[in-house]
Amino acid sequence: MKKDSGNSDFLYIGRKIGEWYRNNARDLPFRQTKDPYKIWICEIVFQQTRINQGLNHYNNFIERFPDVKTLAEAEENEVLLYWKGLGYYSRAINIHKAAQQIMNDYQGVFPSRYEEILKLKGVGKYTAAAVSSICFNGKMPAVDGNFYRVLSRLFADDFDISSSKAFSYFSELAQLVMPENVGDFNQAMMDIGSEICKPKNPLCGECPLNEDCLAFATQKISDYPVKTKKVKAEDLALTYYFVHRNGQFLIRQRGDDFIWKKLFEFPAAIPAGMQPFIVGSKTITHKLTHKNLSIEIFNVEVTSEKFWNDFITENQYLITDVEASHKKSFPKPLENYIQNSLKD
DNA sequence: GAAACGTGGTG
DNA sequence: TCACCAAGTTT
Repeated sequence: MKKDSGNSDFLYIGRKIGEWYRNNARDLPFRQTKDPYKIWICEIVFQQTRINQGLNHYNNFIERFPDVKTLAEAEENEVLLYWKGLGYYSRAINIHKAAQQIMNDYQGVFPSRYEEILKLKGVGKYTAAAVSSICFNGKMPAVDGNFYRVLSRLFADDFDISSSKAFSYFSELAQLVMPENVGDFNQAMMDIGSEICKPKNPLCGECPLNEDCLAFATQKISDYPVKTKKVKAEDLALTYYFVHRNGQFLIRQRGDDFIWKKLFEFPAAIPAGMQPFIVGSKTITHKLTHKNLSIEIFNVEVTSEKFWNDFITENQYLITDVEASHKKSFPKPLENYIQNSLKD
């Protein structure tokens, strides 16, 4: 199909999508507002995250941080706490910095122009387009994985979505179908992409575009989108020491490099020559996108008060207990380990 | 511009 | 079981 006609041959498709949205939009918490703060937060929360997975985090986050000022004035660790278990933790760090940007550079008023929204930490072209179109009648398509999938099937287009040029390519494709109301169009594409035009087993019978979809017409839906690059996960072994005494245990905060940015963890080493009492060890496997983790955790019960005090002082570890640890953000496997330690 | 970055659902 | 993938951004 020729798509470079440069006219509005496909505009009726975008209008159909908008019409479908106004009758079929999902009823989600952030669909009842045009508050750019809330739309921004929801766009960040749901990056690479399914609705069911992030909905509680979104609601809890908005309840605790209802506006830009509250978020900007919060401690970074509390923002991370509300992100616990959600993954991609730099999102929480960036969201906090962006709130401070809005306070400092925009007098606390959320910027309305795409180019200004794009300057916020953690906001890329997708999020800037989504917020500006939903809240401020902006005209940029919010091109994400849903756009890639829906458009590549609609036009039976074999452009490689794992190519670095995919964003600009599908942005131009989106321009062919995009109607006047870009906000509704963008949100419609999210709903169609996630509920109907799913990666596996798409519900083509319910799709408002099934009469227009070239992949459906040729029964080649499973051929699209084309994706050539695969992520390869490497093995990585981690060692931790769950060092505890009288119901308390030791933790420290990670740096903002590598995985699990600024989350808390257990000591990764014990000093040579100081032999504490090791009860045993447990090995946990945990998959990240590009790492297969094998985490061995030694259960170290410290009987010597002197060892305990020296160990803490020399290494500047923090002392906590199971109850207090609920107020800190841990990686999922360590969070699970702490919960299970209650059963001992 | 390629690689890094979490977690959980799905077939 | 396990590879794939989900409302991307940063470096």
